[in-house]
Amino acid sequence: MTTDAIPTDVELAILGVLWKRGPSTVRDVHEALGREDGKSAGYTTTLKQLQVMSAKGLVSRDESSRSHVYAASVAEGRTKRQLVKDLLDRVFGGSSGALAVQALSLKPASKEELEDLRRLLDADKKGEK
Amino acid sequence: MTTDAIPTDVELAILGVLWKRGPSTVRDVHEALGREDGKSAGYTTTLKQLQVMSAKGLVSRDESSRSHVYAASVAEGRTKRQLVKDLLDRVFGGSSGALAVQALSLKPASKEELEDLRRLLDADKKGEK
DNA sequence: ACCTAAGTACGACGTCAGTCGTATGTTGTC
DNA sequence: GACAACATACGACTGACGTCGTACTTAGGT
Repeated sequence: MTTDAIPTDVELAILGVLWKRGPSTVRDVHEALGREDGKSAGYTTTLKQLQVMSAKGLVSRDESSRSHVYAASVAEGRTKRQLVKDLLDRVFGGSSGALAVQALSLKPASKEELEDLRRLLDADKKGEK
Repeated sequence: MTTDAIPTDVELAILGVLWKRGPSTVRDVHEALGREDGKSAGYTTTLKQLQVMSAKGLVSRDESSRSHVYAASVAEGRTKRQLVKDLLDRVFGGSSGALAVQALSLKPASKEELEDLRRLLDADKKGEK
């Protein structure tokens, strides 16, 4: 394999639901999408999507009960890292600082996040060229 | 208009060239793409792309000389901000801190960037809920 | 004057993401 | 046991993106 394909928009939305809820039925996913999205597609669309994702290996499915249960089979961290790296390279020429500044100035972070950030910065305080 | 469409991958690459080089001919853009991309498409593809982007209003073109000169007509900052916001909302549930951490842990920032970051963090040091 | 190199214009195509309709099977409930 | 409600399967369609081929036009050099 090369670098793992980047999930499409809808796939990502579905993975998001799966990461949050854990293993879920098609109906669960479909309704979750509708809830946080406002307007989602029809039920069979979600179903088809899950089927395709299953074929791609993005999710696994348990067919033991009538309503199949799908679970994300790609790790949340790994996927998000991939997404960030992609944006980083394509748009910011690899400058993570520029991206971080953009993000933070777009919307302030929470207290805890600020803590993490600070820790991270201090850790990096040893020699950068 | 609603929120301005997000440029596609190739469009973004071309905008990147235009932002870096300033107003450029099709050939300039095409070769710049080939240089930093390794393998780009044919010349007419770049041309067509520019034409489409011109129709969309993403770039403007000066036809006064035989080789038309294209210039980005969307601001770099605005566009990048849009891209970051998109990722932020779609993937990180709006948590800018999480995105920033991801970016920074993916690849350390430069000294100057670290400075900026620190400044930004200090500025935010007043009241967060 | 000519021919070649370089430019623009633009129709056509392949691919893929996302959507839906419809066929078909299963469950349980009265 | 029949019917309504709910499940899966899957073919088919639309639109967008990226790609290219080809036709046409315009310099420029020798």
